[in-house]
Order: sequence, then C-alpha cells, then structure tokens
Amino acid sequence: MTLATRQPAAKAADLLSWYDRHRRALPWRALPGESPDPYRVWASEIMLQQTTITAVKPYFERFMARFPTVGALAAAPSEEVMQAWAGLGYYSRARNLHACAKAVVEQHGGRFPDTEEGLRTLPGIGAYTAGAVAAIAFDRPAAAVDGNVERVMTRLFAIEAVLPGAKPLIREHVLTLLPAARPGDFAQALMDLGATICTPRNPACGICPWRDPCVARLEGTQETYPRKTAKKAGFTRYGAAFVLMREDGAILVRTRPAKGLLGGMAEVPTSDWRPDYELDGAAQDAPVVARWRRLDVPVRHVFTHFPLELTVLVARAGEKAQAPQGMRFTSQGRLREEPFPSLMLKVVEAGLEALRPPPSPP
DNA sequence: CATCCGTGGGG
DNA sequence: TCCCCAAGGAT
Repeated sequence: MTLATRQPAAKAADLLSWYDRHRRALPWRALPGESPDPYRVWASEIMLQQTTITAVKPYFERFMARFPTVGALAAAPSEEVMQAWAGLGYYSRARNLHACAKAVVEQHGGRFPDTEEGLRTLPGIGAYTAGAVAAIAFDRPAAAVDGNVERVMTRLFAIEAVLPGAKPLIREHVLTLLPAARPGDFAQALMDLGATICTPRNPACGICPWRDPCVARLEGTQETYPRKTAKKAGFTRYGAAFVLMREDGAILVRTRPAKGLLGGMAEVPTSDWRPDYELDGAAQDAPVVARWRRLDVPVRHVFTHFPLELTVLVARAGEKAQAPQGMRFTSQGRLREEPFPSLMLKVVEAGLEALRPPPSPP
C-alpha cells in the first residue's frame, strides 16, 4: 500500500468529540454531568433489544411511571408487568425483566451489580446488555456489541467474516479502541453513530467522524457490511379464533401458557395454528357450542419466523353462560386491562366490530 | 450453532 | 407488496 492511500488509525477521541456535539437526547440517557440511574438504563436496554427507539419511548415512559424503582417492579404482580409490556413483543423479555428485578432485590440488596460478570448472571441479561449496563450505568470499560456496533466495526475494518461467527473478532476490535476515560460515552457514541450515520442503507459517510480510517468507505463497499447468513422464511400457518360475547358484552378469554410463543399473554380461544388447517371443521375447535359466524376477512399477522392467518368466528352467549375450564369472561370495560399481544388486539377488534348491532334507522 | 421468540416502520 | 430490520437472549 502506498503512502498516499494508507489510512489513519481510528481514534476513540474523534468519536467522542463527535458524540459531544451530536449525542441524542433520550429519556433513559443521563444529561452531561448527570449520573445515570442503573434501573432506567437496564430497563431501557431490555426494551431496546431488537426493538426501535420509536416503539420503546412511550412504553418506557409508562413503565417508569408505573414502576419507578426496581423495588416497585419486583413487588408488582406479574400480570401487571405483562400488561405494561403488551404490544412490545418478545414477551420472554418481560418475564425475565420481572425475574431480574426480584433477583436484584432479593440477592443484591436492591442494587444492580456494577460489573459485566455480575450482571451477566441475571435473567434476561446476555453479553450485550451486561456490557451496555456496565459501561453506561457504571462507566466500566466494557464492550457493548449490538447490531449497530457490528455494522460500524465490520465497515471500519472491512471484516469479511460472517455474523454471528464474527462477533468475538468484532468484540476484540471494540476493546482495542476502548478509551480509558469515558467508556460509557464511548459505548453510547458507537451506537449513536451506527443509528444515525453508519446506517444499514445510505450511510452518511461524508459526515462520519471515522470517514478517514474506514476501510469499507475507501473501497466503496460500505453497504455490503456486515456479512450475514440469510435466514429462511417459515410457512404460513392458519387457524380459527373465537370471539364469544356474553349478553352483557363480556368476552371469553384465557391466558396462554407461560412459556413459548406469546407466553403468559391473554388471548381469545383459538384452534391450533397449522399450515394445513381446515377451516371447514373450525366449529369443532370452538370453546363452546354456539351459532358461530365466520368473518370473511381473516386477521393476518407476521411473527419473526412465520406468517399467521387467523379466521375469526363470532357468536353470542346467554347471560348465564359459564366460561369453560381455564377460561374467563372479561367485561368490555376491563378488556384493555388484559395483556393482549397485538395479534389478539386485531382479532378482538374484528370480532367486536362484527358483533356490534347494526345502527337503527332514524 | 441454529432456532425460537413480536412488532411496526421504511425503502 | 415485499423484504429488511431494531440497543438480543435462552435453549
């Protein structure tokens, strides 16, 4: 390589001075000079796992108003925690969040461990979150390698290795760049850079603090990083969902098993969801015998690993109708207190719309 | 290491 | 419409 094309080494100082000018103001982020609240930092990191800032913000605000401290969260009933999380997705996060709060209170005197190793032992805290909380909340020299950092590093060093196998290598690069001072700001700066400059498509290389040392930029191959293995799409599954309204307006619901898909969340009764589900026999899967009416427009929903198409069937039940074993009638007034995932909100809305009596002529 | 686990928004 | 993906973790 000639002297003219040799690139300067990337420096943490350049990133930090960029961060001092362009850092994003976020509800869970301490202002310059303020000390961060580990509880808020931790909760935000859990919420932000695989979830956009836009989606998290309103949940975070409500969550902090409802559970202001780890102690408050630990003491809350699990249904209340799941309800506060409903709609955010990846519900095992909420279960682990609650379990983690209890562990912090019962095993750590209500204070979060201030090291990566200590944090790593808690439920829901993996390699990334342990590093992020250690760095951001306690200013420890830890690497927090998330999707943003993977993108920035693979571009900066033109790392050809495929993810997730390249993670250890990426981590080494981060540790090499990690400054002795302000490791917490460095972690946040790296993520801000990935989120606002070094974006997946159309990265703003011209205004990047690391434009000069970036190998991929020199080669013009920024958008080809990071290298990843393609993941295969799942087959569409089909099923029937049953919206049963009692005469007083209450709806029949139940709680899903604690583990697995939508674990611990509320739902209306449904059939199994299968690629080969036969709609003609749907009434056989109904929770009660009734005059089930099938709606023409199915509810479509896309999970991470498969698309789902649920056909909604509606029926009415008498005032004295009893809920089958393991199910309950919830009044319409309290329906919003049920921890319905987004899929079930769609189903219930479709069902209620169909059950609404036609407007009487003037 | 591969798979499972939600959701809503953007190109 | 379709595809990608966004501050990952558990198994």
